[in-house]
Amino acid sequence: MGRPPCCDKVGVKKGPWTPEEDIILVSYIQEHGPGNWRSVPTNTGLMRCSKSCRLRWTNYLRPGIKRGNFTDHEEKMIIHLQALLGNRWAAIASYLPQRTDNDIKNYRNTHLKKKLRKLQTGTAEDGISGNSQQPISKGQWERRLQTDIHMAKQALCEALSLDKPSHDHHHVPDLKPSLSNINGTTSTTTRPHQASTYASNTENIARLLENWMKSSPKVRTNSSDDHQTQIHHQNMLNNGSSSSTTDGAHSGTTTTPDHHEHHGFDSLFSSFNSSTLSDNASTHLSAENNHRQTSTTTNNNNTGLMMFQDESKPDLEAAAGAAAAVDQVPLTLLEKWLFDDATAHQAHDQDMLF
DNA sequence: AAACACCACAACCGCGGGGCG
DNA sequence: ACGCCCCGCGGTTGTGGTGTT
Repeated sequence: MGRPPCCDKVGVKKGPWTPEEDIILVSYIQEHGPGNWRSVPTNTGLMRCSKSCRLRWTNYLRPGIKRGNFTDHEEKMIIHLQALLGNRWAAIASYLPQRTDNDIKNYRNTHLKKKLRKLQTGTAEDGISGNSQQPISKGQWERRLQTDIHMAKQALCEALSLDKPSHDHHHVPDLKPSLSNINGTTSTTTRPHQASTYASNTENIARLLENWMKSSPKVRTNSSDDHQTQIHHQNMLNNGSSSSTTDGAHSGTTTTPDHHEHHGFDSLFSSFNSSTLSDNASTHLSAENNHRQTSTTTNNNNTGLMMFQDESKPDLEAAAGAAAAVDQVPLTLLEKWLFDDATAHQAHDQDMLF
């Protein structure tokens, strides 16, 4: 109450982002780094509210984001972390650094919910969810909580110690056989056909920029008045983000014959790449170190990229905090507890799972 | 081939928390 | 201590794509 809606100004654009807008935003962030979102629309001329810019960046444009196919490993992590943390998607996302909270939330709300529903037809509710909406007695609630915690322990233990998944950012499926096969599905990853439809954001942006450069020899940071490029990018995005490779420029083989000429963007490309790599590397710095790693990273802003790297995992610390806040114990203790206890309860957990 | 239904995801909305003056 | 501003989070909605009849 009393809070004015942030985006109700006239002239503020809503709806899907155009490639043109993406480029403007990315260019700006590369130059200035993420943050200070308030000033982004003003400085870039984007007709978007600051919040929209931030969301676009964090959920889509930010380097290091993996899209599409959730692996078995990720799925288990999500289920059990949710059991442990509740619907704290950001906290959960911090354990899956390549995924955004929005992505995880969507995944949970669609696929997992569906799976669970199938599995539990006949039972009252989605039993995995730590926050079942229906009223339950305190005793039930405690039992459920305990169950969930056990499940989470086991999952975390598995996920953190056993799995050393080969996370290549092109969604190599987790080959490790699912220990508990929690959902009763073999779930070789969902949405097979969509795997191709979702290029990584890195690729998207790279393609975006490539084509942009091709079509506009003079690189600018703000070309919103160029209708031709705009149209071009519109097409490009349509093709690029919806899997079509009809546009020759997007078929994987046609990579940037000429982008070397555009030194202004070389760093951007390499930055994206390096950030992706580093992200992959850091993704499995193994979660047991995840939260501690936090930010040795340092805002080393020699280039925008370093900022990107740092930014790509912004939540580890926060998430650690969030996770710790669950029990008001430091996460390291929490983890220790999880590890120690998980083995002991494994058999029990298995029972609880089914 | 067309119409309809369903699904998946991107984006929006509103609230709460933290920092700062 | 208080109020304001900004940012982040979780829930929800809108829309485009895909599958089915």
